[in-house]
Amino acid sequence: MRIATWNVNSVRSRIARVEAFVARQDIDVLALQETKARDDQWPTMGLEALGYEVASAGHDQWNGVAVVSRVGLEDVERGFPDMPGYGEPPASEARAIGATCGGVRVWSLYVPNGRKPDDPHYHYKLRWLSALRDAAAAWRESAPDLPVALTGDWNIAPLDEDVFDITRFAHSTHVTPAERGAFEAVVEAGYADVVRPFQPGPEVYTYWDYYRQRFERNRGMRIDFVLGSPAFEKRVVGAEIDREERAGTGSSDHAPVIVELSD
DNA sequence: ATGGTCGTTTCACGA
Repeated sequence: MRIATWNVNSVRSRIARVEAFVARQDIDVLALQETKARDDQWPTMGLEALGYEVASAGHDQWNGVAVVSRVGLEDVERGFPDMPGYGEPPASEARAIGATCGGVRVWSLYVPNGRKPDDPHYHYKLRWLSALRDAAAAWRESAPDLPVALTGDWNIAPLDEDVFDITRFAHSTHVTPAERGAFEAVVEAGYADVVRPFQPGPEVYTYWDYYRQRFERNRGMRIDFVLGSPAFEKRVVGAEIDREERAGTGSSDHAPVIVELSD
C-alpha cells in the first residue's frame, strides 16, 4: 500500500499533474492540502475514471484538504474534536479530514501557517496544534492497535537542518520553540516521523519557494510530514520525497511525500 | 529590511 501527502497549491490548476502523479507513483491513498476548491468546485471526474474516490473538506476554499483513495474511503470526518476556528464569528476552516482507507486511518492536515510570531494567526496555530495533540492522544487510547497516519503540511521545521539557512529564520514562524514543542508533543502522544529514517537530512526538503530559484538551488524547508502510530510505523518499508514532481514549470511549491506499507 | 513568484476571492493579499 502506497500513501502520499501533497500540498498541491490549488487542485484546479494542478489536476492534470495530480492524475499523472497517482498513476506514475502507483498511489493508493493521497492526502491533499491547499486544494483551494470548494466541494462543488472539485475536479473529481478524472480521478474517478482512474478508480479513486474523493472526500474533501473545502467549505473554506483557501485551506481545503482532501483524501483520495482507491482502497476504500470510510468513516470520513471533517475536523477533529475541539478543532478551533478562527475569528469572530469563527471561520469554518477546512484544515483537517480523516478517513479509513484499506484499514488505515489517514488524516490530511493543513496546519495554520501562523504568518508572523506576533500575529494572532500564530497563536491560533498553537491552539490548533494543541487541540490536534489532544485528539491524537485520545485516538491512541481508544484504538491502540489501529494504524493511523497524521499526514500533511505541518508548517513547522522541527530541526535547524530542516531549513536551508537557520540564521535567516530568526524572526520567522515555523522554527520557534513553541511550534517545535507542539510538533514534539504530537510525537510524544505516540506518532513517529516515519519518513526521516529513510530520508535523513540535512538538505532534505519538501517545500521550496517559487521565487529566487529556490528549488534549483535546493534552498528549501522540510515541513511536510507523515507521523504514524506504532501499528502504522511497523508496516513502513520505505519513504521518499518526489522531487521530480517539484521540478519544471507548473508545479506546486511542495513536493509529494510517499510512504510504502507492507500488506 | 526587502523582494522575488505563484494562485486566487485579482489591480490585493496570503503563502
